[in-house]
Amino acid sequence: MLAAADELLQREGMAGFTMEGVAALSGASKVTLYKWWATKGVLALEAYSASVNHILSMPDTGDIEADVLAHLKTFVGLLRDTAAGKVTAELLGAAQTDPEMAAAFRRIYLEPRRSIGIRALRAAQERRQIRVDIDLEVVSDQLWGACMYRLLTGWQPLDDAFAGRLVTNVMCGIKPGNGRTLPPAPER
Amino acid sequence: MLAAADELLQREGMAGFTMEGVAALSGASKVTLYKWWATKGVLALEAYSASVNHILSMPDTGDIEADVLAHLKTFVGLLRDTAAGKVTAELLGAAQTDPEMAAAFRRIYLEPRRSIGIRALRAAQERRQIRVDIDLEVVSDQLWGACMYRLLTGWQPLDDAFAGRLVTNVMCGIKPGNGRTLPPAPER
Amino acid sequence: MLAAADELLQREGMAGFTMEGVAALSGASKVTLYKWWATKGVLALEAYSASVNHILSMPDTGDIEADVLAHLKTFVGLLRDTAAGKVTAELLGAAQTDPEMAAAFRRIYLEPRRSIGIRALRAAQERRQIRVDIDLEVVSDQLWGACMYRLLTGWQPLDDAFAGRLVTNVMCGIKPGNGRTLPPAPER
Amino acid sequence: MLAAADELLQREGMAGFTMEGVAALSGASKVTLYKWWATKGVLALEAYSASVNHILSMPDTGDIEADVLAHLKTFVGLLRDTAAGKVTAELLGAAQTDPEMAAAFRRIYLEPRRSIGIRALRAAQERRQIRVDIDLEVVSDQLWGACMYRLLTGWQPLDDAFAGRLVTNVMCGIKPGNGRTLPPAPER
DNA sequence: CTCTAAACGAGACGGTACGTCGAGTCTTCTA
DNA sequence: TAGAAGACTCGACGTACCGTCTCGTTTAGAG
Repeated sequence: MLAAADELLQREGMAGFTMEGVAALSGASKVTLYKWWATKGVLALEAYSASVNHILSMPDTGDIEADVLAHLKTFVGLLRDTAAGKVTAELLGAAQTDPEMAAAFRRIYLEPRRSIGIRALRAAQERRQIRVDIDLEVVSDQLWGACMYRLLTGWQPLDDAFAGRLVTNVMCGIKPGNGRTLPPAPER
Repeated sequence: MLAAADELLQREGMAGFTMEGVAALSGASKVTLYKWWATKGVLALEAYSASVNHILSMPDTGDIEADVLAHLKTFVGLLRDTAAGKVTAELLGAAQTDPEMAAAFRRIYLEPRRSIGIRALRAAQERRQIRVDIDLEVVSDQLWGACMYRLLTGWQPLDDAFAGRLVTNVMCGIKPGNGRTLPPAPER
Repeated sequence: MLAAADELLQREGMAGFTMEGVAALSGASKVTLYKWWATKGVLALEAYSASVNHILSMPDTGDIEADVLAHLKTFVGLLRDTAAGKVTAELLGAAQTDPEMAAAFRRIYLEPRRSIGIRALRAAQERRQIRVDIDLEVVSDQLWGACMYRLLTGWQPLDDAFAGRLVTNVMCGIKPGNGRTLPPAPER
Repeated sequence: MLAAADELLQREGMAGFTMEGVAALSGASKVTLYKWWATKGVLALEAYSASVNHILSMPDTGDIEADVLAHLKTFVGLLRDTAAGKVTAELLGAAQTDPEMAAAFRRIYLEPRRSIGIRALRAAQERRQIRVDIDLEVVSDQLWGACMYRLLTGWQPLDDAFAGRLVTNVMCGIKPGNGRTLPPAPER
């Protein structure tokens, strides 16, 4: 059923993604779908994340700036060049009016991906490549979050140059020796 | 009609925002609504932006960091504490499956607000408070875009501390004397 | 729409008579059907009675016994040999669990048909072929009602001989000179 | 299981009488129900007739007219004042679209009750209180059948006066000395 | 006193139809 | 003559029962 749902989602987008469509395509009955997924949003989300269980891993060369840059370039490439971008945007869009889906989106999509970045940043912080007073969650939003924002607004270019500038801007500010001293980042 | 549409939007959110509802509330007929707005998304958008024609202005003290920080704090307060946050998120969400609405969102909502920030940043750049090789669009996304991202994911806190860290992280990286020299930002 | 409904009713019977079927066959939408007919029973009934607006007329030779017998023979023939019998039985059957339909059945089907018989009997009563103390409604039920009963139970033969015996049994009892004197029939 | 089915039937009527309901109420599984009863109609019928295994007996005073009248008055009282009337009507109604149920209805409900009346009439015929050429099945339909018809049409009053007039009308016509001579009734 | 075979409960499932909602189109009638 | 009123088709919604189909799990009768 998830396979059929994913196929429909890829083919039609969220606009044409209906419970009836999934039922017809999968051979399942609507009742069965509703038994397992409360809303079509949750179904779409699960179907999609089941099909792309692949989460971009972060290289680890010991140079956090290079690692993050490499990851971001792959990330923006994925969003720009494959169906993943459109689907992700539509899922996050649909979640805005479906709290249950929003929760599922956080749990299934955002959390695992965000933790990849946070983990790498934390390791760098422990290696003193990033100041200890820096809130890594904020850094994450200024890197990956900014990409997602461009994806959703569909307006400014989402390319390697953008990725490069994101990293440069933020990395210079969070490296030891630069910037003001802040109170230490809150514990997460 | 826009007033009625806005009232419905504020009261019900995008989920309960229907052409029929607007027609009933406004006394207009559906045909008339369709004559002027191609989709309900565009109508919602126009209704909302007509009601909040107020765009946050940017203070100008000559200190770009202080100005941006002040603006961001007001911005996150607005998104967090008023209905504006939810409505904006839902509008941008709905735009993901409605290209016409997406274009309108850019034109009506994003463009004017973004240009406020860009203009202030450009002035600072001309005052040499920001390096000339910095792409201000990118900076904008790392400040306001990151806020929008937190709004849409509804997960991490959207508060003054966040605003402060956004500014600190990025400003340190883009000030003269910090960071590598990059090729000059592309012309916009 | 009534034509399509009638066609479906004749073809499938009440068991296969569905709102969706009528919608598909007529080209109307279900909403429209529901707007005009509260339940499928009422729709079936109206469709049927529109198609058989022909009500068996009663001959008038002046001889009530001959007239009634002729009418009854035609009536049982209709019920036995045409689709009318099955449809009528199913409609009356369905009305047992649908009060609105039951009311409509009385109004649309029973009333006009019953009044044909009552009118003939009353004329005969005025001609003194039937005693004035006889309740003609009761007589009607012992003639046409008994036929309907056989139709619904589908068991005993529904033929001319039956019609003949119905008439004979009851006519002998209600003619002047026969039977006890009763209090006059209640006014209707 | 029959007890639960009967309870559901009495409480909800045929409209709300479902296999799932009976299963839930009885603790039996649907499969078990289907193993024993082909359709819900047959189940309802059997459940009902098991609960009202009491069949109205016919008094025998030697005066057929008095006996029949007494029986009819009790019968109409039962149909009018107890749940039996509604349930019986709904069962016969449902049988119109369920041949198997119709057959069961004849066997379980109609046959035993009809034979009570026929037996009494036959005894009277043998006592020469009823002419030998009278078809007693027809008489039965003009008495009990007419009552059932009024029950199903739910329109004309179903009371003692009606019962009285039914008997009077028909008895006068079938007594020796009244009426024409007919060919003898067919053997049953 | 076991062991096995039938019967049974539980309930998931595909399917049909239900009755409702809103989208978007199309008259028709009024101001 | 523009626009309100509202009927209409269409597609999807979420639900109810249907009748079928596994699954364990009793529960007896046979060994």
